[in-house]
Amino acid sequence: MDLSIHCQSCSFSHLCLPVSLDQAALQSLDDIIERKKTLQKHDVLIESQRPFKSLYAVRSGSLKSFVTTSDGQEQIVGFHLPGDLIGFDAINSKVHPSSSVALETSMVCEVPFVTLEDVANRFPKLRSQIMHCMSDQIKQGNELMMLLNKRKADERLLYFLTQLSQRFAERGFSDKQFNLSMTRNEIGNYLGLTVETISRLLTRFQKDQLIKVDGKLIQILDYPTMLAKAQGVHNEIVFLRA
Amino acid sequence: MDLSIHCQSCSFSHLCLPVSLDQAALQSLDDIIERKKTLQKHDVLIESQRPFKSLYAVRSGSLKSFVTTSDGQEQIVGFHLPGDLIGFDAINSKVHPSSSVALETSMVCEVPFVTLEDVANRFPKLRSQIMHCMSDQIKQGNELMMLLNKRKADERLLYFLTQLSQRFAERGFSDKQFNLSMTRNEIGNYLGLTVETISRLLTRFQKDQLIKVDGKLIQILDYPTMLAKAQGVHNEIVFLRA
DNA sequence: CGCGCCTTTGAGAGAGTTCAACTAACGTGG
DNA sequence: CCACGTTAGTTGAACTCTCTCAAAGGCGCG
Repeated sequence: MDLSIHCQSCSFSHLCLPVSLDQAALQSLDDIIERKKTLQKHDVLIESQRPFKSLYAVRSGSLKSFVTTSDGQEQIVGFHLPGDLIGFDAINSKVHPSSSVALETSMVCEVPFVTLEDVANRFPKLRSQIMHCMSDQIKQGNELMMLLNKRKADERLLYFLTQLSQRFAERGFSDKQFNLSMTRNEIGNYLGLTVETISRLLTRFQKDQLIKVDGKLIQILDYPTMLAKAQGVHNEIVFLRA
Repeated sequence: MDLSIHCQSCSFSHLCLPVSLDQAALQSLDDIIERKKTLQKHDVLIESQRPFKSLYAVRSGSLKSFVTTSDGQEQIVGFHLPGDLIGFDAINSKVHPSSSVALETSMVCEVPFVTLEDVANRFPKLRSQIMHCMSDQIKQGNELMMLLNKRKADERLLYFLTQLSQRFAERGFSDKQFNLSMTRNEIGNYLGLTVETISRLLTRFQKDQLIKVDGKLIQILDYPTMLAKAQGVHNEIVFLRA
């Protein structure tokens, strides 16, 4: 019995490379993908400075990617959920500028890049899809830049939580209750804040009845208000009565 | 006489789509490019929310790209110099998420995207080059995220100036003396700082003999020190004598 | 069951913002 | 060509958000 899962039956194919591919293209893509063994928490998928050979697609679990600063600190540049593709930042330099590490037990598919290019040459839809994924990542990066430059700590964290909720929903998970696979330290690192600030804000959000926090478990109580505050809408201004 | 300039003779082709294309591919690319008329300062090249039709390559001058926040502020996400490509963030959504405006008199080449895809299907090298450009933009975005999250105001501005200097050098311009086409307000907006902070820092850098400032004109006096400080190297630590 | 890492909470400090006033440069129309 | 309004830049002083430092509690894993 074939235990390995194929793109054709993967429940996250709607978020991944297979989007809008026909059967033939999908089969060709599936043929070149190497299923990797499971990663345990803290296992390194990509080590920065290593030569770029493959992209990786997350099948289950979650990972973080980070660049290392000249003074040795890490800066997290992304959290990856099932269906996400990792490694686009390495295509140009042929060397990975960032590292990727599993945040929990995870599975990934390895997509050898030169082979992917061959298949992409035969199937324009696949080439197109790769570009769409990269375009989206550039767009997300721009929005993140806005967040870091213009938003206060509470707005950043609310953005993070609402975005995570949305991403879970897209993947068929609950968007109202989920586990954070990253530590508060890692959330702070990503958002340009300290652990202490993240911790204080989470307790404050709980007091304000926006969420319920139980360690890693987050329950979303008032999504609309969270979304509004995440976008910098201050309710004092919204007292425009009918 | 044909006054329009072609990719074949463009002095910035080494930074743009033509990189590593053979004659046939280059000609095909050149054929689809529409030379746009000159943009004056403040002219809008791309207005956000408009449908995505084309990428643009900067031929001369400079532009800024920015996203607009929910509360109407602008967040600058990039400054573009000759050879840069604009519009990659729109490929996925087919709508421009950001606007682009000329900072001075500038010329751009319009590259209709569907036509570009056709040509890219025939010339794998071109397809590859597009992905390389996008990959580089993702990588730059990650580095910028590190800058905004981990670096102090002076380090951010020094990074900005040294990077600008490098980009000018790549384009055959002087890397030791150049004009800023953006205002201090725009620099601050990009770096997540205020005008006042930028102004104060520039005067401080001048006092410290790192640069000479005369309005928009910047002279680099001590590039090595600037580069070191831009990367967060504090010279107090570097007193490791032989 | 003990050690390490993660998290929480408090108090004080600091980098950069905000507010305000002033100067300089620009260009537009009289 | 000058007066004027507008935008850009500089500088000072007070404030504030978040960081830093410190200490204690809790969870999980060997």
